[in-house]
Amino acid sequence: MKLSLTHCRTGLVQRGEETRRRILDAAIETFAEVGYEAAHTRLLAERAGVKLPAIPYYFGSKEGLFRAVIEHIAERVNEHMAPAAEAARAALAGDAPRDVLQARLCTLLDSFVERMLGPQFPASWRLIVARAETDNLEALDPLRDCVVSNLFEPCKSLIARMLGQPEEDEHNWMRAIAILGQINIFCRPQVCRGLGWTDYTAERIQAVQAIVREHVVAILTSSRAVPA
Amino acid sequence: MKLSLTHCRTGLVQRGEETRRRILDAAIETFAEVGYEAAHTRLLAERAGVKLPAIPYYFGSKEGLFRAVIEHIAERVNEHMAPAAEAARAALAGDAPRDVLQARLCTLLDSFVERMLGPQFPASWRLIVARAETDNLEALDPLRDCVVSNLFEPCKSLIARMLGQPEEDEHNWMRAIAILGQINIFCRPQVCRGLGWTDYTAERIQAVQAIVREHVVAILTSSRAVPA
DNA sequence: GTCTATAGTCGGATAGAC
DNA sequence: GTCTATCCGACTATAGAC
Repeated sequence: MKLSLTHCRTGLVQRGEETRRRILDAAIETFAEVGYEAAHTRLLAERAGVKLPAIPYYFGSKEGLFRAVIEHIAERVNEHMAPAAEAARAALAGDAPRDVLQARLCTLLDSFVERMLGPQFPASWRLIVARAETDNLEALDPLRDCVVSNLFEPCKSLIARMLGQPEEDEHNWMRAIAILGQINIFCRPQVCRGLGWTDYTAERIQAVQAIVREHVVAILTSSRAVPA
Repeated sequence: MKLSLTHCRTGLVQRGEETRRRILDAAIETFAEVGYEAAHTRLLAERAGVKLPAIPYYFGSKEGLFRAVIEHIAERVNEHMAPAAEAARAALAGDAPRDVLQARLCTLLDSFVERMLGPQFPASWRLIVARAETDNLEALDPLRDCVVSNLFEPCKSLIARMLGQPEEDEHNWMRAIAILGQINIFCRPQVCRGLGWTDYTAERIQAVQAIVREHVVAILTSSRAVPA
């Protein structure tokens, strides 16, 4: 009797988890497509194939659902970027030579391109990341924090070290931002569509990686020769 | 009698124009700050210091007001970018030598930085341009078109010519996009704030221009040596 | 040209049955 | 855990006085 009760409970919990997941998936698509404000709870429920009250039930509120979406994406970004970021930090701590620093930077940028444009990162996730740059909902903080700590910070430090300039120099920050901007712009759906593509294929991702790497090497080689 | 009637009408018309303008200005600020969906007509009216029905009266609808905002900004971008874009086209048509092409490209990019980050282009305008990259309202088309024709197209052509590659080559498009991405990213308020700045001063704008120019020269010099 | 007042619609959240 | 039915507030737009 007790066993069957437990079993029954487990069944319900599993069903609940699956429902929760369905809502989350549909919410990612919808928030990406139309933005936070226009993603009405009725629409979210309909797309998830659940009734409206399931949203407050599982996520407390519409905002709670959005927070869950952001945290989900931020976790995936974190997982994927952590190795390259850690390798960069290790090289910096270990006073690695210039060519190693450059290799770490290229790996970091390659990882980011792969993460953002690759097949494991659906176009809808990219759109949410892109929207996070203009919308100022505090629910977006986890996503921004994870990009800063796993991409911008190590990138900035590597560049400063390679050019022999103080890490907190404004020019160095700006240089790092400009370099990352080259990747960032490919995350915009308008750009992808403007190129006449429906999505990024493996060849196109490799092409973006190659171009960015080529540019970074050119920039750092030339800037080394003429320190500001 | 007739004269005073005319005078009266003119006075009303002028007042109407001023009211229209006040709504437009407030709408730019508000759409920038909270986005299209969250910019409710009540809020727009309050910020403009007018009563709510003035919006449908002057602009037909909320969407009409948004269209007017976009067209206003697109016109200012057009005006500012046109000379540099025209100079670029002239150089391309006249089979100008490489150093002239490079100078035209640098001018084009400098103009865009000046336009987007300079004091004549308020931070709120930047935000609207940034939102135009993720939101897909057809009202945004004029703005996107003007950036493509006055910036992306000439930029793409100049780079192709300088690197001696076919203009419609995908790699060339991607290279142009990457280069423009370096500027684009500075339009994001998160980036400006992340640098600890409240706004772009003249020195900072010059610094961005200098970094972008330096990068572009490095990229085009290095890529010329190793054509793909 | 501008106002007050209100219509008509739709938003998010909840109560309570099952 | 999930449903139906409903509340209440906020939205855009309009009607009609001045």
